[in-house]
Amino acid sequence: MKIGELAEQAGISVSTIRFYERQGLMPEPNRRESGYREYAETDVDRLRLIVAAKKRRFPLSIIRLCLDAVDGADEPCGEIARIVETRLKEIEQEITDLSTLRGHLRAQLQAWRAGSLPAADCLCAILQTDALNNTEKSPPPVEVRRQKKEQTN
Amino acid sequence: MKIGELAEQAGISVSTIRFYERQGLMPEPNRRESGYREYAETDVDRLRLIVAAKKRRFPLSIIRLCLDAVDGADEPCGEIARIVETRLKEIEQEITDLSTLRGHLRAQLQAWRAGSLPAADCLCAILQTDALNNTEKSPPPVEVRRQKKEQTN
DNA sequence: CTTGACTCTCAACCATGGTTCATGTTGCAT
DNA sequence: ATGCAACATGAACCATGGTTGAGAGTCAAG
Repeated sequence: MKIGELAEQAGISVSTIRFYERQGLMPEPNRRESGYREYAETDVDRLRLIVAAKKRRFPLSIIRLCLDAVDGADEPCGEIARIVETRLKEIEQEITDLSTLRGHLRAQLQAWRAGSLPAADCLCAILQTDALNNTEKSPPPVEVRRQKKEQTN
Repeated sequence: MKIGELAEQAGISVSTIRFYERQGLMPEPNRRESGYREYAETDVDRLRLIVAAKKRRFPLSIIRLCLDAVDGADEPCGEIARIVETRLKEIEQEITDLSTLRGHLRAQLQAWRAGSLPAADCLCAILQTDALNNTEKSPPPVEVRRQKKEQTN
C-alpha cells in the first residue's frame, strides 16, 4: 500500500510517517519503480504500536529503543526491563497524584458553582491542589493574591 | 529578596524565573538601585503556585490565564471554569487509562521475569497495552515482528 | 580594594514532536 | 493528452518550555 493509505489505516498523517522514518521508528520501506514507498500490513501494525505507545506517553526515543530490541537481538532486554519498571513506578505515582487532584477539582468546582468561593481562592486551590505535594518536600499551602504589574512596594 | 533566593525557595532555576517573567507568569518586580530584581514573600507563593500547577500538567498558557484572572477582575471565570472542567475530564480519562496500563505492565513484567514470554511479545504487550484502546475506535491488537531495515520483499 | 559570587540584558541555542513549503514526479481518470 | 491528486525530497518552520553564553555591572568578605 502507499503511504497515504498507511496513514489512514494508522490514523496519523503522511508527514508524521515520514518523520518517524527519519527518526528510525519506521524502517525504510521498499520503493516502487516510481520511488513511491510501498508498505505492507506489518507496517500498519508497527505504526499502530507506535501510536499506542505514544498514547501511553512513552517518548519516541524509548519507543525506538524497544522497537530496535524487537527488530534485532532479543538481548538488550535488561535495559528495557529497567525502562519499563521505571515507567511503572511513574505511572503509579501519577495515578496517586491524579486521583487526589480529581477529588480536589471536583470539590472546588462544586464550591465554585455553589458560589461559596471567590474566584481567586478557587483558582489557587485548583492550580495548587496541595495534597499532591504530599509526595515531596511539601511546602505549606499558599495564598496567592492579586498582584499588579508594578508591585505596590 | 534577590532572584537567587527566590529560585531556591521555589525550587527552580534563576533563569526559569526570568523566563516566566518574560512569559507574563510572574509580574515585573521592583528593582533596586542596582537594577537587581527585588522579590517579596508573595512572589515565592506565586512561583510555588506555578510550579504546583505545572506538576499537574497545566500548560503555562493556562496557568497564565488563571493568574491573570486572579490578578485582575474576578469576572472571566466562566472561561476558567470551562478549562477546569475540561481538565477534570481529561484527568478522569487519564486515571482510567493509567490504571489499566499499570495492571498490564505489572502482569507483563512478571511474565517476563518468569521467562514465560519472549522479549518481542512482551514489548508489544507493554507498548500497546491494548486495553487502553477501549476508549477509542479500538483497532484489534497487533503483533509486531522483527523487521529489517530493508524489508525482505 | 580586590576577588569571587551574584546579578543584569539580550540573543542564541536546545530537545521534542511534528508541520509546512517549494519544487518536482507519478499515476489515474476523463 | 491533460489535468488533478497523491507522491517525492530537502529545508524551513512551529510551539512548548526552557538553558546557555557573552559581556558587563554589583555586592560582601577578607
